[in-house]
Amino acid sequence: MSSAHFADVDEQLRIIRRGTAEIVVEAELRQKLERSRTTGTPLLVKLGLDPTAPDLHLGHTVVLRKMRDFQDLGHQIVVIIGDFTGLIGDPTGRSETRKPLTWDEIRANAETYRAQLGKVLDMARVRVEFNSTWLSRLTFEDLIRQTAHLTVARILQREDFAARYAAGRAISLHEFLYPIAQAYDSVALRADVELGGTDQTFNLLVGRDLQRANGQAPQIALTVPILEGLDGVQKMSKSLGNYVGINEPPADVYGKVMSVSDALMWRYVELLTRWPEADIAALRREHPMDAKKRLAHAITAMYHGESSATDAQAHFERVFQKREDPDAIEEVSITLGQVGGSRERAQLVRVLVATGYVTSHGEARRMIQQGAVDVDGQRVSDVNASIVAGSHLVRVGKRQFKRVVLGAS
RNA sequence: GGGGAGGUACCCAAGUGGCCAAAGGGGGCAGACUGUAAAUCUGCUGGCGAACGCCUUCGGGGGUUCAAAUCCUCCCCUCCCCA
Repeated sequence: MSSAHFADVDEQLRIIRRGTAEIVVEAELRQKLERSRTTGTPLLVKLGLDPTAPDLHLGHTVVLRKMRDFQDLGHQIVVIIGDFTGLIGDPTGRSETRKPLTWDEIRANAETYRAQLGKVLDMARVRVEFNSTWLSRLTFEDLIRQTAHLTVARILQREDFAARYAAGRAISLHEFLYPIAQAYDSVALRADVELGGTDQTFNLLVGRDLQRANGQAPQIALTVPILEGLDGVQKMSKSLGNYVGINEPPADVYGKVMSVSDALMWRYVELLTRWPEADIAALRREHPMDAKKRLAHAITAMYHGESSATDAQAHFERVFQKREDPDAIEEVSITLGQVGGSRERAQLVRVLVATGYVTSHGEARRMIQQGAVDVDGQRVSDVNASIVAGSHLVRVGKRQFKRVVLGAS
């Protein structure tokens, strides 16, 4: 094996450093890289994923992009589907012990992952592992031996535990097992590097402890910043509803990025693009809205391609800036019978529910009262309004458009 | 094992027999203003109903009462102090 396989170590480090929050310990990473280069052996770089949320959003892509960097540098990346640790769920204070997923569910989720990860990673060169493979085989004795390597004081250093402990809130004992299980993954794999968001720092460090205790060289803990969600405050997450899913329709991806605050936009530029500094500096001199359009376009293009991004932008400009009707609208057919209408007309309120705009009649009524509902370009103010059979363009709020076809039977 | 404090709507939190679908805040949604930005202002925020109203909800089950988030009882769960 020749060193020609791998780039110069300084060059590798330069790429690895970009967009990372912290590298523990960088000097060790350098050593590992040097060794890898001389022996021609790729580093084993690990990332764990939660098996219950296979819908990736932009937040996940920050760390995935870093995985991709390692991949491009010629290293072996391993994605671990945490099907076993999923029993615990990374402690957040509100998590309960979760129901074990069935093997079918796990497989289905893994397939979803595979498809989505392919948007960022070169799946042909990704090793995918399920941590149940080794964790489910540990005996109680094994567990005791592993847990003996850690102290309560150490585990309570974890911010989440410390905060809850101080506040007198519950910490279930099994939650302590989560970091240990994740750390054991590193032992089982003999990981050289583990990636994660900064919220994973503790878990990654426990991996180091446990590897050392098991006679292995400790992995490098490399963290990337946590991406803020659309609200700009809390981390992007599906459960908070402040996310942009990479599988969402292009128009939604584009629109959601446009709705982000000006301050947050630069954060996205920093974490989601690999634009050269000079370009970013130039962008800062543009009108924020134009800069944001470029960002929205770029992000949309990453997951849906150039032409979809361009279409999404055109759609955005047409619908939201010029306030014209969209040219492609989802069409929903409903029958008068479905909404309990008469022979030729039906209550608008019921139609709104039937089309899925709102979830209850009360909500539909509220929307109308607040002037949020438009039918064929006319704002509706009467809660008891009805619409005649036929095709109508119905808008609820700023962004929900549907062509409602109200049919006879 | 003993003693004490708690469990209220998406979250925090008030409410300790009727005026409670339940104060206040956060969040969310909608409207105005805009660049679908921020900030700001306004409204809404359990379900059914045009409406009077009805139904479901205050950890769970029983009970007292004309009436219970509020009282009694059993159970489940959490935190603190002591052992």
